[in-house]
Amino acid sequence: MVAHLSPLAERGNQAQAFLEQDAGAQPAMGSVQHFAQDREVFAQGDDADYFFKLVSGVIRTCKFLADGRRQIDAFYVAGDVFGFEPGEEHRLSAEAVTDCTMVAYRKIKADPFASTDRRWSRELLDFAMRGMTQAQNHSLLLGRRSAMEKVAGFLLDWAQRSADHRQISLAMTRQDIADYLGLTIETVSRTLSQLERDHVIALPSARQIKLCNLDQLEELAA
Amino acid sequence: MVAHLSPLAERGNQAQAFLEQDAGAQPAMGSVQHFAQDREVFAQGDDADYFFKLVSGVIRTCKFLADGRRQIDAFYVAGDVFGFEPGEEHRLSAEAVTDCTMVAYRKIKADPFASTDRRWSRELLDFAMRGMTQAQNHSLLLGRRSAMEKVAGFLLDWAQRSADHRQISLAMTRQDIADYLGLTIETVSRTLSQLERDHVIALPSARQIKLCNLDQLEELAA
DNA sequence: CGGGATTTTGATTCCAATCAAGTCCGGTGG
DNA sequence: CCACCGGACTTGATTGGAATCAAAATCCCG
Repeated sequence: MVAHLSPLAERGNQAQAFLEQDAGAQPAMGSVQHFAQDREVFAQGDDADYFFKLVSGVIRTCKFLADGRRQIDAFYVAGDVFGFEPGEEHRLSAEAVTDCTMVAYRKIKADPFASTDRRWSRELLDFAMRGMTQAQNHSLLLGRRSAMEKVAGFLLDWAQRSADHRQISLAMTRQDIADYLGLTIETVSRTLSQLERDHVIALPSARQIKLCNLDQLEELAA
Repeated sequence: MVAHLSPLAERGNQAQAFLEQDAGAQPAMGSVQHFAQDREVFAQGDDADYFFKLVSGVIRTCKFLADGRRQIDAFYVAGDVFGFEPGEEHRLSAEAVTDCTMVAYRKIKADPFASTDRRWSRELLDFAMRGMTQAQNHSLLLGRRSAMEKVAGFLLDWAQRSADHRQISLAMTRQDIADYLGLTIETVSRTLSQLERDHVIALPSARQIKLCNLDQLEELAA
């Protein structure tokens, strides 16, 4: 289910700016929504009536297996689009890793991706292409790679997304990282400790990671 | 590099039919190409000037790591589009698993995905969406799953694609399967043998797999 | 048939999972 | 301001599943 629309008075300006930027570009105008940390945006199996463009915060999309295991498919940050799917229903659930603001776009039932507007068509294509690339990179990170290669790859990936490419501040827990990399929380922790011992990274706090030796980190990511 | 265009006299009819079907739909008209088994269609790093729609055969896209490991990102069958990327160059290589026939489409340098044609725009979007979904499913198949879950998932995936959903004829080697699932060839073989002992599948020959107990196979895929 | 590639099977090793304590915060209330 | 609580994280000991190393069997194709 998609949660109720909140008025969000305290974020009015930001939301307004975002809407204006896209005004007229899409047939189904978006509405601004806010989700607190750990709240579910949609669940697997929900009707995929909406997709979302994240304004602020971090979102994770995940799949829950019958035995309770959780796999995280992707993390999304400001500017990313998620919940954008070809099918009738969401194949993954989406949860707020941190407090999040996003714009929801309604899909048209009959033909979800029909559009008369060239700019909007093009934007949809870009969303899909980015999603494809991200998912492919994730597959490559998971297949037959050691714990060290996975963790190093993860750090490099986030380094690129952050303002200072040598300093990462993680929004997610070790458990989130583990579920994204197909490892256990203990292995993620041990691997980070190993990197710290080798002076490849520094850990001023658990969620703050300084990349001290980018070259070596890239070596380790293979 | 993209190989030279071959006249392909012996397949003229098939190719002609395919082109006519799409005639006028795309701004850059496609040219038919043929690749023999194990030939490279493009390599990682090549200019992504073309993308391809497969008419017949099976293609694998893969990434080679510095130490010689190979990861297969995806297999493509007739009707699938591959080599369709946002960037300037191919991030993966593509090779013919079997003899293949395909249509190559040239991208326009300035704006690779600009299009005045609504039907063609829509088709590009569908390609990207399918690619995204396939890559996401692959990620989910790789993350923290046992060898048995991976192999069972792989079999179910191919069962869906084949005409008879209870009989698969594999175009690829065990090595290909292993590189796709992030396992070794020995583990793939052992797992298939295990499934045969348990009467979940039958292996009349190495490349022919009969699914004897679909329900149990779905159980095992978790 | 013969020969090479592909696949299967077997023995052993090793990396990451599991099981099990600790430790380190960040927040809360005394 | 500090003691304490609980969740997040780290570290240690052991186990287990898949990799590796090694060899045999099978399948194709000429």
